[in-house]
Amino acid sequence: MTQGVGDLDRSVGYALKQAAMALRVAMEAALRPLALTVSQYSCLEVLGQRPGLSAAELARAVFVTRQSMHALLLGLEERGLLERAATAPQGRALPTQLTDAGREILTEASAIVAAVERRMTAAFDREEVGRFVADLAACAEALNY
Amino acid sequence: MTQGVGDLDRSVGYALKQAAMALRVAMEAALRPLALTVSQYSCLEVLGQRPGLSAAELARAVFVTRQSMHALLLGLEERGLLERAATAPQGRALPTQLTDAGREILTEASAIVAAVERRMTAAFDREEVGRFVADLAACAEALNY
DNA sequence: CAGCGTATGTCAGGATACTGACATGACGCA
DNA sequence: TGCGTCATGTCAGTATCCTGACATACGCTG
Repeated sequence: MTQGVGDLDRSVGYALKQAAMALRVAMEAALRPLALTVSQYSCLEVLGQRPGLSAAELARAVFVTRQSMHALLLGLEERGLLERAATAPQGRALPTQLTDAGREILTEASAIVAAVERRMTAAFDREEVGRFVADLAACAEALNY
Repeated sequence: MTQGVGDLDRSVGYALKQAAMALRVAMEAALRPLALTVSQYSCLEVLGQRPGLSAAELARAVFVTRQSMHALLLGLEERGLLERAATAPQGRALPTQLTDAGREILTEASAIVAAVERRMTAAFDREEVGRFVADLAACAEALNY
């Protein structure tokens, strides 16, 4: 028999949505002094770990569309935080790289975000955090067949 | 010492965002046949469990603003899924209730969403799900001081 | 070599949620 | 009674993200 969701407080989806929203709000507040949105920070973070990515690759990594990433990159480029190749070395993909200013603000932002994550998981020990992350990854995987 | 986020695959925030996004996408796809958005479903679900709530109370329960909930309710009311008192019994709050059609579609939607949640947590046993939900709630709580 | 499929960058339009603002009604307090 | 505060409903404007579309560039295949 199929049943309904039942009590919201016991719903996995509700809890997941609530936790994700709390994290997003906390990150927005923490990043506001740097004038960075969560999407902008995510873009910088991915770019810091994997320099030379194209806009489309960045979009997939950050879970937004190419179009959103395009607008996002324009803003970050105008602020001098990253630079894009003027011409495509191959195909149409334009490699993107952080500037010195970009790496600098990323260092600050990354520390801020790490602090938020530590606050979120302050009640967990190292092992519990690992299991929690694995569970989250398993959830995402199970939904993306 | 403050450190950065490190490898994204080991970041709690990244995993949480990814799982929440996968769930949202899966729910949107599952609810599309009923022509319900996730926010609309959430509204109906809360209203089914707590009839008579005002728009402002619903907004807080669903984590949207009063204004968003207002527009959302107009759409659901026009579809005949819920009805709002024409005059306020007290104060300005207008109690909202599901119609028969609303309860009917909620039953379907709730089963659909429950199926998505089961798919998401298919690899967990009952105990693991409970712990997982508790962990999520602890994360949300730790961020809302 | 021509054609097809795929990936990318970019432009335009629309949906959704938010912030700001205003009016109204209830309540507490001097 | 009158005033200040708060909660609610509602309107307007804005931001953000999405879908749709088009042109371009590469790779594969007949």
